[in-house]
Order: sequence, then C-alpha cells, then structure tokens
Amino acid sequence: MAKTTITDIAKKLGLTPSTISRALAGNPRIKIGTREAVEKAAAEMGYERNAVASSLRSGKAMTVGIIVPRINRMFFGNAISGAESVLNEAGYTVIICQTHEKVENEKNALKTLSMNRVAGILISHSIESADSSHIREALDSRSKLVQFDRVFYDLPGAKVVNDNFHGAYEATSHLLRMGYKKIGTLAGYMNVSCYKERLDGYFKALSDAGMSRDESLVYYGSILQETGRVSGKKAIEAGCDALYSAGDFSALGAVEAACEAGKNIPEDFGIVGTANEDFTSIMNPPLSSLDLNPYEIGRQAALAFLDGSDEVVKVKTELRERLSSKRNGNR
Amino acid sequence: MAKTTITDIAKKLGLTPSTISRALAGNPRIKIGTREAVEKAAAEMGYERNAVASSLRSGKAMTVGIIVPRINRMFFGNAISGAESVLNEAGYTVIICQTHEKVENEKNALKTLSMNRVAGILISHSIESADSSHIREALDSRSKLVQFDRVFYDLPGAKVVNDNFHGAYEATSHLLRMGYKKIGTLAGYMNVSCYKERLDGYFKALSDAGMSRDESLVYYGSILQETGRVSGKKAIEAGCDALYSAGDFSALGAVEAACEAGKNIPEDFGIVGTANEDFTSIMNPPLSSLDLNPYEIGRQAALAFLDGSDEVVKVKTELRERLSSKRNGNR
DNA sequence: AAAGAAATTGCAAACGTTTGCAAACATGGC
DNA sequence: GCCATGTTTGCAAACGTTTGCAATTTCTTT
Repeated sequence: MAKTTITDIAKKLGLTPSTISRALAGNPRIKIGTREAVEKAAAEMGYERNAVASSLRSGKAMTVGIIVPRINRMFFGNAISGAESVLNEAGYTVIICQTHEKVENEKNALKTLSMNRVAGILISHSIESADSSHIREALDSRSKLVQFDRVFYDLPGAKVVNDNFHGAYEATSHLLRMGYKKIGTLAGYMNVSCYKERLDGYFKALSDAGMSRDESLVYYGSILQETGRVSGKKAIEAGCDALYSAGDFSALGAVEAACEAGKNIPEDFGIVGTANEDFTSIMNPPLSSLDLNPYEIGRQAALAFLDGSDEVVKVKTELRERLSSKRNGNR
Repeated sequence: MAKTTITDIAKKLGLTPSTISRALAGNPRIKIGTREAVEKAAAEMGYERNAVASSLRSGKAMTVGIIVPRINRMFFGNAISGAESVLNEAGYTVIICQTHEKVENEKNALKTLSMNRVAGILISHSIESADSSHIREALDSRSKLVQFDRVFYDLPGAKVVNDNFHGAYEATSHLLRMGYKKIGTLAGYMNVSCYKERLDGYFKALSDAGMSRDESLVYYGSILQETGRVSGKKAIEAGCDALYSAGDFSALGAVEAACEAGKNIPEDFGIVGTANEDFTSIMNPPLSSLDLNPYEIGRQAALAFLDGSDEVVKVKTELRERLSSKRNGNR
C-alpha cells in the first residue's frame, strides 16, 4: 500500500493538488470549510506530507545538521538536546554527525549535509581542524552556518560560545584564594577557540595576582584522561601545587597522578576541571569544575539559526566548587 | 551562485542529464571515456548530487533513522557510533532522534522519519512505551525496522539484543560465589525486554543455587540514581547484603545508600551494576558492572538493516569485576 | 441590476534526479 | 553490402509537492 498523496486527497474531494497543498499549509486563501474538509480527509486517509518532495520543490529542507566531535560527551550531548528542543518546536528535523575529532570526518559530514540541502548547520569543529578553510569551502549561500563552543572567528555566521575567558579567570582565581602558590594549567590545543580563551583567562588571573606569565606552567594538548595523567605527573614534579584543567577528563587523569605521587587532595594539591561532567561529583574526591551550561549553548545556537543572526552570543559559566579545590585555610 | 546540477554538466559536455546521471552512478552502459569526462567536469564544476531530488525520484532515501531514549547514555552513544560506522561506510546518512523516554516523542520521531522516507529505522523504545502498537502503526512497507536493546518481540524485523539472561545470571552468580547471602535486585520496568530478561536471569541464578523465588527482593522501576538510592535503602533495611542492579545509575544510588547506612563495600555489602558506564571505574569503590558491548549492538543492528535480515541477534555481555563486589573470602 | 472588488480555486510549470524504452551508432558475420 | 547483434546515448515521463498567475465564483457597492 503506497502512501497517500495530496493528489489522492484531491481526487477524493474533487479538488486539485494545489488546493490541498494550500489547505494543509493553512493558507488563508482557502475557504475555511474546504480546509476543514481537507484536514478531515487527510486524517482519515492517513496522509503524511512527503518531506522529500516538499524539500525539492521549495528548495529548502526543514532539516538542520549538527556536527560535533562526539555525542557521548556530556557537553555535546546536552548542547544537542538544547538545540533539538528549539528546532523540533520550530518544525525542524535534526541530523547529527560525529567527527570523532577527525577533520576528514568533518569534511564528509559537511558534504553529506550539503547534499541533503539542509537549512542550516550547527557545528563545533574537531581538534584536527587547524583552520576554517574546509568549512568555508563547504559553505553555501543557502544554508546558514552557526558555530558553537569551538569557533573560527573568521567565518561568517553566528557564534555561540561560553565566556571561557571569565570562566577560566574565575577558576584560577578560586585556586589562588584557596592559597595555592604554584598553579599550572592543563591546556588544550591553541587552534581551538575555547581552549585558547581559557588559557588567556588563566594567565590574566595570575597576572592580576601579580605573577608574571610563565609558559613552563602550561601543559598543552592535555584533554584526555591519559594525557592529563602524564601532564599532571610532570606538573607535580615541577613543583605545582594546583592545576586548572581546561577539561574534566584530563583533570581526572591529573587526580590519579596526584594520588600516585602521594599527594593529599585538596590539602597538598588542588584541582579544578572544566565541563562539569557527570562523573565529577562522583569522583573521590569530588572534582571542582566549571559548568559550561551546554544545554543553553545548544539552545542559543538554534535560536541564532532561526533568527538568522550573525552575532557572537556568550553564555555564562558557573564554577562548581567541590572538595578537590577547597582546602581549609591557607598555608 | 546556485549549485551545479547534472543538467549544467550535460550542457557543458553536449550530453543529456540521463547520461550524466548514469555516468556518475557508474552505470556500465556508459562508455568509459565519457564517464571519465563527466567525472572530470563534475569535479571541476563542484558538483554535488542533490540527495533530495535523488530520494524523491528513486522513492528511497539513503537515510536511516535511529531512535533512542537519550544519546548521552554511554550505551546509546556507543550503539549509535557502532551503527554509524557501518551505515556511513555503506553510504547512508543517519538521523538521530531522542525520545527522552517519552512515548509522545517517540511517536513524533517515527512520524518525522516516515515523512523523510528513510530507508530504515533502528529503534530502542522508551520506557513509557507500554506496548508495540504505536510502532506498528507507524510501520511502513518501504522502510525496514530493526529493534535493538529494548525490543518488542511481536513486531516484525530484526532484533539485536544482549544476552541479558546470561549476563544477569553471571552477575548474580558472581555475587553468590563471593558469599553474599541475601541478594536483592534493582529491576527496571517489565514492559522493557532487557529489564525483563535480566530479572529472569537473576532469578535463575538464585534458583540454581537452591533459593526459592522471592519477589520481595525485587525493587522494580529502579533505574535512575535517585530511585536506586531509595530502593537501595529499602533493600538494606530489609536485610539484603548485596544487589544486582539492572543499571549503573541506580547502582550508584544504591552505593550512596549503603554508605549512608554505614555499610562497608564490599565487605558488608556487595553490588554489581549493568552497562559499564564510564563512571563505574572512577567511583569509590569502583563498581563491578556488566558490559553490554553497545558498539557491537549498534554495528549488528546496522548490519541487520543492510542484510534485510529478520532474525534475533544476541550480543554477549562481559562481567567487569571491580572492587564493589570482590570481598576477601566468604563469611 | 450591473460593475467592480474580493474571495476561492485551478492550471501548469518547476525542483533535480532516475529509468524504461527507443534511437542512433558501430561492429561483426555472411 | 545487408542483416543481426551489441554498444552507447537520448527522450520523456515520473517522483509529490509548491507557487505564480489566471480563472472562476461570490460578495459589495452604487
């Protein structure tokens, strides 16, 4: 049994497909009576609009693509949920693509979305993406681009990001207030905007406290548990008594390193992570972390798409102070 | 600048759209020379096949929909990744829909996918889905259905599931071997196949150990951290010295309840969860858990779709024994 | 009651691709 | 040089919807 089409409905009611189309679209040019008759018939016949045909004719799919490094990170999972809530409400279907941090997958995803003539693309680029060139190439006048979290400022379109600078500033300041003296940082990669901004915020907090910029305290490329562990070990050996980590997984690794080095957290060693992953409150000790409000990031990205805005939206971060950084009094 | 179409290429080469279409599809009826010329021109002109038009004409979209309760559960995230790896390889685009465990969202997702004329639907139904009726209604002769993890056996199409019965049997037996005497279970909802099967496996292990079926040991509907905590407290008060939990989040809640009750894990109280979520190895103590191999589940589901198979595929579980259930010697 | 305006519906083309069938062309056997 | 066969390409319709414009009907107004 083939699906019923508007032509089927038209035949049954002695009307034409155009009228059916307009009636179902709520076009005011159609008499209220016929519209009701059409709706009734459509319901009875189990009509479902063919989104494919609709997209082809109108030249615009009611579909939005979301490209993220991976969906099983709390941050991206929630950002997607936030975007979905807005987009579904507005009648859009969402296609989600994972890049697994590979630029090659990112190119494929962009191509796939382009082939499907999506109305918009919400993207947070992979770590491998050194610059914006491949995204610019895939750009298309007919689909709107919105970047979030990890953005290239030289691309057109809206950008929704955290206030990473202030967040990292706050996290580092918190460690300073707790009396830690030599605070290192597990940084990410500098081609990725959010990591760059967090590093800047970290440095600003130290300089505001009268400390000079010390590159030897920065452990670049530490965003996984394993790299966090290795860098954490180095930081401890270098005499750090605290770390601000630009990610939670690397912070977890650093906690392990600290334990292995016989450090007491938070008495001997303090640490603050970023992203407020689920596991941070479960860890022993619970990990202080910078909450990035990913759901709101996703929501704002979707709204920017709907509005067609071209601005930079900043979403606040919130420091969740937990045991890993709260020692009693200073030393 | 509008996208180049096969008609554009045809004009440039003095051919017709049909030839271009066939050439790009690798149709052997086209002379090898012209095919190469077409490919060259297509590359030069930046041609990208319009997937929408292609779908409409051929009546079949190279798109597969995946419906899951939520994407930020390790299990579903990895299942999706597994399915994606197979489907992308085969040229399919994947649309992911979250139901957030609501049957209403599930209906909408089914409708959306149906409207988009997807070639197949991979689904793990929500907890709210009491029966298969709404899925059956949305069924369509042209799109293949594959259920995974949570399945209704009365629906047609392939089903990819864990060997939950044996997994739960193994987990419970492990607790018995460790010398726990009164083993309760945090069960899920009995309309959900995987939870039902796990409960059966749990009972079988107990009965094989000579214990009679005791419904008072079963705490239904315990799958979240909070419900796990409440049920865990009740179980402890009822004198249980161990729990097999059909989920990890509820196991986490039960661990909290045990700690609050002053129990030592694993000496006074043993616990095994299910799903091997990331946090299980981070917890204090690390939580024993039944690994469900979600990536393989997703892979198999995608393969079942591609093969058009109608069989039930069982994926093995693996018990990860950690500290939460490994006490020294029996009592 | 006639003319003009407004409301409602129909006509037909278009979106870009695929595909059955026919046509054109080349090749080979006799 | 003719017919049969095989190879390569073109024609035209179709997928189901949307939409500018025209046509028809109904309602106002004088």
